Order: sequence, then C-alpha cells, then structure tokens
Amino acid sequence: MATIRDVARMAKVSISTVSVALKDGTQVTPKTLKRITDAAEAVDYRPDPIAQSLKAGRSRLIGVVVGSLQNPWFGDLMAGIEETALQNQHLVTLSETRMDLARERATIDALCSQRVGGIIISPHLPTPEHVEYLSGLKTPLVVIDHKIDGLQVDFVGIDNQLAMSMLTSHLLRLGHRRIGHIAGLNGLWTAEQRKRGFRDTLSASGIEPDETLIVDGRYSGEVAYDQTMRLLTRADRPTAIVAANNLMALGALQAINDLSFRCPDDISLASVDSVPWGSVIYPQLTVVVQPIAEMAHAATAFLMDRINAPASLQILPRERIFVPKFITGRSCAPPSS
Amino acid sequence: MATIRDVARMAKVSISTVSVALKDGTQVTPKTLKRITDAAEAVDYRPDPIAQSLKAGRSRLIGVVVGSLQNPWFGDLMAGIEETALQNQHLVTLSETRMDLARERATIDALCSQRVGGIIISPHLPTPEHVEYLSGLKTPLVVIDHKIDGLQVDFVGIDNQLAMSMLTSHLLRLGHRRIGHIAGLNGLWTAEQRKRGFRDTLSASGIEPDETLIVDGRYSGEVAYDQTMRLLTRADRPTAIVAANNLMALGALQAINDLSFRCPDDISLASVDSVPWGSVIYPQLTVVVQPIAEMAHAATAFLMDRINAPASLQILPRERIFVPKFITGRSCAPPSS
DNA sequence: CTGAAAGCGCTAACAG
DNA sequence: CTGTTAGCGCTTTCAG
Repeated sequence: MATIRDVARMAKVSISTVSVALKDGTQVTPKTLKRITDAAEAVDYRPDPIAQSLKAGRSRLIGVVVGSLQNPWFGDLMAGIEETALQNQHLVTLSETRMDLARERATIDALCSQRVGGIIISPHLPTPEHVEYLSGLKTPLVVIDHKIDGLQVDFVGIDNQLAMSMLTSHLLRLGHRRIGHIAGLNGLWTAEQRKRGFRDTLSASGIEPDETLIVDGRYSGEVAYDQTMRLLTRADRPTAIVAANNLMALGALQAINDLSFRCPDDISLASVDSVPWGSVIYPQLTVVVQPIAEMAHAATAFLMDRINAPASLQILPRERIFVPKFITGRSCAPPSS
Repeated sequence: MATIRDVARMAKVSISTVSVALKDGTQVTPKTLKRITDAAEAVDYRPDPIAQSLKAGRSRLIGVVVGSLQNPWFGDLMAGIEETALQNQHLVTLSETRMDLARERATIDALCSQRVGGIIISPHLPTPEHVEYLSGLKTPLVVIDHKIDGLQVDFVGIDNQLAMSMLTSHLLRLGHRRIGHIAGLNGLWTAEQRKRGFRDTLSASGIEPDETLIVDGRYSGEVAYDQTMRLLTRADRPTAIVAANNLMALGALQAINDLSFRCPDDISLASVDSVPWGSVIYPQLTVVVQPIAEMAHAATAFLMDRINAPASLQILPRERIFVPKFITGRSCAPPSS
C-alpha cells in the first residue's frame, strides 16, 4: 500500500505539499499539482483512513444502534443510512441492544471510545439518568423513531398522532364505534403519541374512549396475541382493532384466526407500519406506513451536517417529522351487526 | 479522554511500562502493576483504538457484505455476527451490494482500505476475474452461504443438496410425481446444489426429472411469481412446487392464490428457508431452515481465528457445513387427482 | 508556493 | 523489571 511518502518522492516534492495539494488543489502550482496527482495515480495512493482518523480524533464511521434486528423495517433503514453515509465516505456499523438500557449504554460507550463520527439511534425507553447520559455525549447523535423528551438532539420520525388518526377515522367512517387499540410499550414516545391520536380522534367524533379497550402490547407480537385474546373473548368485544405496529398486528391477526373470527367480516384490523410480503398475508392489512428510506436519509444528513461542521459552529437541535402514507388493504369492513 | 501519558504520570512510570503492564501483567512487579491499574482506573483510561489500529495496521472492525438487506434471515445473521464479534472486541460494519459485482468489488475495496480486520461475505455470482480478485485479497475473508468454486477461503453454509432432498422426498412420499422446482439464480452455487438435490432425489425414486418443470426464479419473489404462473397454466401442470428460497415461495404462493388454486388442496408448496411471521401466512409453509445464528457464529469464529493468528501461521481454508432442519407446515398434501 | 518539523496515542525493540 | 526511543501515516503550523 502506497503512502504519502511514495507520492512525494515520485513527484519530487515534500509530503506536506502532497497532502495540501490533494486536499485543495488551489494552493499549489498547476504543474506541481499535476505531477502530484499523476504520481498518486501511478502508485495507486489512497490516504490511510486510520492515520487520518488518528490525526482528526474521529474515524469515518457512523454507528447505528437499534433495539432489535427483528424489526421488519430495519433492513430498509440500514440501506438508506448506508447509501447516504457512503456518499460521505463513511462506513456504517451496526449494533443491537436487545431493548436493554444497560446494553444500549455499553454500546454507545464502545462506539464513542472507537471515536465514531456520529451515532444514529432508535432508543429504548430511557430513565432520567439515561437521558442525562445521552445529553452529555460529545459524539454527534441523531435519534430516530422514538423521540426522547428533554434530549436536545436532532430527531427524525413520523407524526404518530396523525398516523393513528388516519387509521381510527377510517374505521369510524366504516361505522365502527367500539374500537380496540393494542398500544406500544407504555411510556415510549411513539406509543404515547399513537394512543393520544387514537383517543383524540374518538373524542372528536363524540365517542368517549373506553380505556379498557386500550391495552399494552409492548410492541411485541406475542404480547399482542395475548392481549387480543383478552379483547376478543369479552362479551362487549370491539368490532375493530388498531395495532400500534406491524408485529403486533400480526399477533392480533393470529389471535383472530385462532378464535375462528374472520377478518374483516367479524373483526376489522389496521395497523401502523406495513409488513414485509404483506401481499401473501390474508387479508392484506390496511396500514399507514413510515417512509423509512427517506427517514434514514434525513437522519444521516443531519448527522453528516454535524460531523462536517466546524467545531466552532453550534447547530441547534433540528427535527424532521414525516407524514405517514395510508395504504388500503382488505382488513377493514363495516361492522357486522 | 485520558491517554497513556496521564496514566504513566500518575503511576510515576514511563508510558511503555504502562503499555506493557496493561497488556500482559506478568512483565512487571506486582506493586507497579497495581499502581498502574489503579491510575488507569482513576483517570478512566481506555486505549485509543485508532492509535492501536494505526500501529497494528488494522482496525478492530469486521465488515459484513451482503447482496440485499431485504433478505429475511439477514437480521439473524447480523445479530449472530455482532454477538461473536463483540466478544472479541470488534465492531461490525454492514454493506449492501445490491447483487452487483462492481459494487461488491468497490465495497470490498473500501473495506480493505479502511483496514478492517476481516470480511464476511455472502457473495454474488462471480466472474473468473472476480474470483481472482477475491483470491488476491490480503484481508482475511470468510464466505457464507454461496460457496465460490476455486476460492481458497473459509466457508460456512448448509448442505444444499440435502435441503432439497428433504423437501423433495417429503413430496414424493405424499404421492406427488410431477413436481416443479423454482430454482435460484442460475450458476450460483446454492442454486446449482439445490437443483442437483432435486434431480437426484427424483432419479433415485425412479422418476426422470422433467427439465421443463425446473425454472429459474433468480431468487426473486417477482420472477418466481411469473414462473409459477407459467408452470400452473400448463395443461400438464405439476401437483407440487418446491421453491429454492423463501422469497420465491411467497411469490409462488401469491401466484397460486391469484389463479384461484388452493394450497395445499390443489397444489402443494415447500421451500428452503422459513419466512418471518410465517405463522400468519396461510397456509403455513413446509420448509427446511438454515441455522442462521449458528452459521453466523461459525463464520465469525473462523474470521477471528485468522485475525488473531500470528502472521507467520498459515491457516488452511476450512469449511463448516450445517444440516438444515425440517419444519412441517400445512402447505403439503397428497395430490388431489 | 513549498518544505521542515512537530505530534496525534500507541507499541515494540533495545538498553539500562 | 523499567525507561528511552523510534516510528505507524497523516495533517498542520510556521518558516523560507
């Protein structure tokens, strides 16, 4: 592997001239520049990123931290992040926290001591100490999906209230009055926002939300299955169910099937987030989807801004909220009775 | 961030003593060692990995290169790799090649010039030049899934012939005699091995494989859909179909549904690789699954062996072939006629 | 416009 | 057993 010295020797200049010339061609005579670029070409010189990192104190790496790799939109997220990172000459590392705060913290620690340029995280429900820890980080941080109150960093997500409103009002228009909601993990920002969207939409239509119809599915398919079982075996069972995410929708669908209800004839079902290969799932689900690829790009762009910004310049926390997209499936119908 | 100098100053020894002591406690007096570890603790010293990398010429990073992040087992793969890598103090980077040889090469180039410790790759169908390129790499390489003939590197995969034999003989036992096979991308090792397993199993049962029933689905759901349409609209259509992977099985299932055939009543379907949330797909597919997590561990262990081995020691290429697991679903039944 | 020199944080001979 | 020294490859003042 050729070093800057080889280039300097071949172009008969000093190594610092090579460094300067290759960085910003404007500080050298055109002819020396040419000699240098030719020499660099000839020996296939590529600056050693490690040496550059040592000098800069940061590596050209961005860390992505997610709770679970099972998350179905996770592949699209990574693809989007990688694409944008690549354009900025950065590699992307990936870590899984298994939704464990201690692991989340250890992971971020590791990333920071590896001197990554920045971190994109879809965080778990934090404790106050954890928020404080995150606030104290020197490494640029962008939060995606679950916003953390009180944390002054860039955020990218969707309008979760709107997402639930879209689904809930769809069901209301179909004539449903008793609608169940399988909510996400209690306390998580997205879960709370979605619950609020659900309640507000009902209230706005003059329907008092029945709190017993709002159950915690903890963003888990299994828990959602159990909760759906509870909902549907009640005498006053709902005629429709809205799940706060895709995994829970699948769990709910399974429960519906296992109880020999038919969807949408007996029970309507809708959810946030599409499911992969949704086309072979019967019935195709009515959903609102997050524009994951765009969110990934936006998050990465935020991060690159901070990485490329001069240390002097303080960028205020920014926020990018996307509007989800409604996709009509065949899982919603007017109530049967 | 504390440096080795801070520790040295505080422990009143030289920096090299600190370096030696922290690496291998046996070369220093117990009391100096204690002074040093205490000092390191006190200032929360953690060696800068970038500086270590510069010295070593490699970073504590392993690169994972896959064709597509859509691949459903990809999350499990990453989780497994990350777990093992973490135990060896390595971070994992992720890159997608979109099944494009030029991108695959560019990606590997980038990884190598980043001086990653090693690379785990699920490669695309290579040209001879590409094989040569891979052979020439100095960076340790482990291939997973698609073996490349003539490439002398560690390999981890499953017994693909066996996988297809398991499915094919299951269908034969049910009484099927005309079985279609939606094969993977022509030329890819896994695809060829699976085809061979299919043909051999039929032959062994005294059935001459009908080559027109073996179609190229290119490991794509869409292509598989089209090919299934072709197969099922023939007068002499098969009574069962085996898909070479999960995405193609879903494409085939969709085609079966769209043509108003019922599975398994009219057409039986089986495939290699399970599908996520398979439990809500109707009917549940009969499949053989790869032990992805174990494969990931094995591949990472191979890689770490090479990374940790002294440069002098030449490790011969190794191979780890797993046996897939049969999972009975409800998508296979005796032929109707 | 170009070159000499210092140094990022660490490791590894080589001396004492 | 411990300290001195010389870099790893690069960037960046600071002189010339």
